Amino acid sequence: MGIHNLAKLIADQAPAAIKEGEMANYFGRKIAIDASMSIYQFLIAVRQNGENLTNDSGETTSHLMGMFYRTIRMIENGIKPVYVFDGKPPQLKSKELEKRLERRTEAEAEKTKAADAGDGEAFDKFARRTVKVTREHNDDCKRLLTLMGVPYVDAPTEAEAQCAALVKQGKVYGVGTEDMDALTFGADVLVRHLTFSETRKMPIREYSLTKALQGLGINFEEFTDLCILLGCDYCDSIKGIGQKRALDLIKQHRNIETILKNIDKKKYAVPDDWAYEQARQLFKVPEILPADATDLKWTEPDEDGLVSYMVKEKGFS
DNA sequence: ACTCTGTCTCAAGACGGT
DNA sequence: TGTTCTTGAGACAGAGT
DNA sequence: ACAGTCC
Repeated sequence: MGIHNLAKLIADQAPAAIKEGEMANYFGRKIAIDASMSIYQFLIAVRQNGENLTNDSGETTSHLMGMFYRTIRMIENGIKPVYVFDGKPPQLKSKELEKRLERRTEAEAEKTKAADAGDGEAFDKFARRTVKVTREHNDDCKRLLTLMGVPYVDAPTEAEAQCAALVKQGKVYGVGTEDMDALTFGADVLVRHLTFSETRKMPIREYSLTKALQGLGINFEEFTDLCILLGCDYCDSIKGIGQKRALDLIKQHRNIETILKNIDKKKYAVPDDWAYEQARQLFKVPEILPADATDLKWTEPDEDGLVSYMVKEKGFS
C-alpha cells in the first residue's frame, strides 16, 4: 500500500517537488524498478477471456509478454533498467500480508461461484483479485532478463528499499515505481508512470525527496515519522490523524514521541503496542546489499538464447 | 466548514492493423 | 516442511473537530 | 482512436 495519501500531500503542500517529465529527460539514465510489482501488474492486466496467456503446455506467459516488450521499449528510449526482486518480507509486515491473503482467499471463493453460475464478467473480475506472484514467475523473468542483457538484483527484503539504496549509492538515477515508499526509504528521485507504451495516458511524473522536504519544511527524520503517521505497511496509524493533522503535528512537535506526549489521547486513540519505533528503524536502516555486492552491467542480448527460450520453451512466435 | 475514516467501486499491458 | 506481496483513484456517506 | 490479439 505504500504510504497513504503521500502523493496527495506532496502535491498539495510541496508542489515544487513534482516535475512533469518528458521521456527525453531519461535518455541514458539508469533506473531501478521493482520487478515483483511489475510482474504482478502484468499478471493482472495481460488476459484474454478471463485467463492469462499460456503456451501449449499450459504455462502462464503474461508476465514474460509484459516484461519483454516493456523492457525493449525502455531500452529503445535509452533507459537502462535494473530490476530488483523482493526477498523475504520483514516480520513487521506479516499482519499486512495476512490481510492480503485473506482477501485473495475470499476472491477465490467468489471466482468459483462465478464459474458455477457461468458469469464470465464476475469470473474475470475475481480472477484478477486472486493473482499472486510465484517463484516460477520470478525465475522466468530472471532468465529472460539475463538473455536480454539486463541486470537484476535480489533484494534481501523489500525491493523498494533496495531500489532506494541503489539511488543513494549513486548506482542509478532514480526509482521507477508507483509506490511512494521509495521516498521514505530515502530515494532522492522517484519516477512514476515511466512507461513508454503507445497507450500511455499519464505523463511521466518525477518526485524529488530533497524538494519535498524543503516544501514541507521538515527534515528526513521528521519525514519518516510523518510517513508512519500517514499510514505504512508496517504498523497501524492513529485514527483521526490524516494528511493535514499529521503534517501540522510533525511541524509542531518534530517527532512521534513528542506528539504522543502532547495530543489528547481521548480524542485520538493511539494503537495498542504501537510499533512505530520498529517501523522507523525499517525505513531508516533497511536490510540492503552493500554497494560492492551489486554489479550492474548492461550487455548485448543473446539473440539465439532468446529465440530458444521464448519460442521453443515458451511458445512465442 | 473542514478533515478524516471507512467502504465501495473500478481498472490495470503492449502490439500492429484498421 | 509450507516458498512470496497490489494499488490507486474516485465517489460517497457519516462522524468528529 | 479503437478493437482484436498476443500465448
